[in-house]
Amino acid sequence: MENSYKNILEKFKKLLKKNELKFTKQREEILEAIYNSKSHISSEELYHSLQNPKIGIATVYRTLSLLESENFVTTFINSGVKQYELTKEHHDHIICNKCGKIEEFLNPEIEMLQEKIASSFGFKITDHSLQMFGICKECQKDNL
Amino acid sequence: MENSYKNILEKFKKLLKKNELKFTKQREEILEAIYNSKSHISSEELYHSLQNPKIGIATVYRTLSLLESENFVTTFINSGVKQYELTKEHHDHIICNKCGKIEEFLNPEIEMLQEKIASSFGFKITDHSLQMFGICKECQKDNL
DNA sequence: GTTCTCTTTGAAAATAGATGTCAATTTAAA
DNA sequence: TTTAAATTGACATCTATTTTCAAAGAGAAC
Repeated sequence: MENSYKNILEKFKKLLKKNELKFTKQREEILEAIYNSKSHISSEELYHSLQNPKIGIATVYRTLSLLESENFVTTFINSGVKQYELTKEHHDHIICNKCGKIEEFLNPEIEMLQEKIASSFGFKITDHSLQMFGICKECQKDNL
Repeated sequence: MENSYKNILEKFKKLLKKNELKFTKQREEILEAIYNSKSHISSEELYHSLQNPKIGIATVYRTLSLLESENFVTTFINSGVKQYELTKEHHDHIICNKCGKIEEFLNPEIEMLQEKIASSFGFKITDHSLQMFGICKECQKDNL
């Protein structure tokens, strides 16, 4: 199943049906905005990116909460700001402190080590969040 | 240099002098509260743990910001609540979603892998944050 | 110790992000 | 269509944090 907007939208409609919720233009437009952001977007950015200026901020938060609780979007915090992205394969983030660029990565060895550490503490892991902060290649050049 | 309160206090006084700031009983009491929390504490918990009830919440936030910007304390977010702890050797956290218990760990292999990943992206890493969430041994038993 | 200047503080107001309330509107099943 | 229940926008409220400002305090110079 590819990640075309059409497929995302279908999944979204199924999610609504499953929860006996209604499909509205507001909800669709919010979904579209997340999709169009391509990677990640904050609630505030999302709110301002909407075509229909009548959509209220409360509806944005309501829809984001719904999507998050249904694991349709995944969140992480950057500089104290919550970022939303469509849930896809698990991955972690590497963030440039200067230009704000965010790269995604997945390292199976780290994933495995985490499991090992968790079980050494007797924990059953449900989730984790790993972020690295630094200066990206381009911003290192700018410093010369 | 051991981490006795006396040593922490001396470091704190040096930090103030370096920044041409004054040593006040409020600042000392806030430092003491962080020290006494042993591990981590939120701004709200800290505020309520103060002996002197006249110390205002603004002073707490002002002092915490100062300590954080000087890297005297380190922070992480748990369930949306910012937690402060005295900066010591770097470590990561494993958090129980049920009882809230937080364990600390340090895994050199993960640290190394992170460096490797960062450099493969051309990043120069300044910092990172890794948190694992799950259910601890005790809470797993409670579920039976 | 006293003076004096500059910093710090507490209280209250202000701000930002997020959530709750409710009447009016909209959805979608019948 | 009709209709009942869900959703929405506007606005109030809440919580965490920051700003403002007059009064109090710190500490360097005397």
